[in-house]
Amino acid sequence: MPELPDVEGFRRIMADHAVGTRIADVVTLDTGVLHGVSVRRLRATLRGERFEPPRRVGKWLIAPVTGGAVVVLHFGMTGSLDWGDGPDGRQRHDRVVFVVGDGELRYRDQRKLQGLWLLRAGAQLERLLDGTGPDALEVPRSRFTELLAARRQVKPLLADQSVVAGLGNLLVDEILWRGKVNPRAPAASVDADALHRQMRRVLRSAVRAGRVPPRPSWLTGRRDEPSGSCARCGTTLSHGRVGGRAPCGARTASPVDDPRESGKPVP
DNA sequence: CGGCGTGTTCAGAA
DNA sequence: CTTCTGAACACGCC
Repeated sequence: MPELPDVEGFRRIMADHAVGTRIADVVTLDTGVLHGVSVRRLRATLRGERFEPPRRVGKWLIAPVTGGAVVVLHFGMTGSLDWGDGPDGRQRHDRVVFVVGDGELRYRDQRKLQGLWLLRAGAQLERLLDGTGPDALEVPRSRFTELLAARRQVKPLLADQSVVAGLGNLLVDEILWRGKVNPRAPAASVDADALHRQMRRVLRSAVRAGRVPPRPSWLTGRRDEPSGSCARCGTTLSHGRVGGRAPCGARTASPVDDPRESGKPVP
């Protein structure tokens, strides 16, 4: 689920509930999500400190605490951050719980593809983020245009976090479909200005909704159905995989020889 | 059992 | 050298 807008939603949850009040405890329910930190050290470092306002870069959630440490969360494909008023309501895949203020913040992740880092603010944090491109909501149009001047296929390029950070499979499909751009087209061949505009539109509406398919009208929703159809022309959508990723909702595999596959213009 | 996936990463092929 | 593909990671759901 988590792409830029989802992580932005998690950031807000944290900002609204957990900033400024003392961290009473840190409960690690599954050590499998900890990267380079022990249960003991995580707890000892955070207990008694307070979260400072969290920020986000691409799909990374960065939560500094008083005392100079930084909690970094990545949500992989199945992660989320949830607020609860007490220990009641914890779920099976809650991996780390921060007891703070009048409730608790729960880092949940079914598949544990990513996890949690505890770093020192500064060089250590920068090293982790090194190689992460500019955030998709921050990148200026001029810079975006430069990044698109590449021979690579446009879909894998946009989904590459080292190029632009925050876009995933769903968002890229939606952006390209709205822009009537073939996902396999060479990046340099597409109208960068128009694509930048589409990207911002798509991101804005998803961020406002706080989640990634904000409405069922998105391309994603239509592909769920056995014979999803194009919202523009009604043509039945076909799909193939680009850069090793199938469009979301794809149930049947059919080769893409028809230009009208997910994301391609339909006159 | 087999296939799939809104995440990243890596080896090896084109 | 660059670009792309497929597998791997871990887990639940068809």
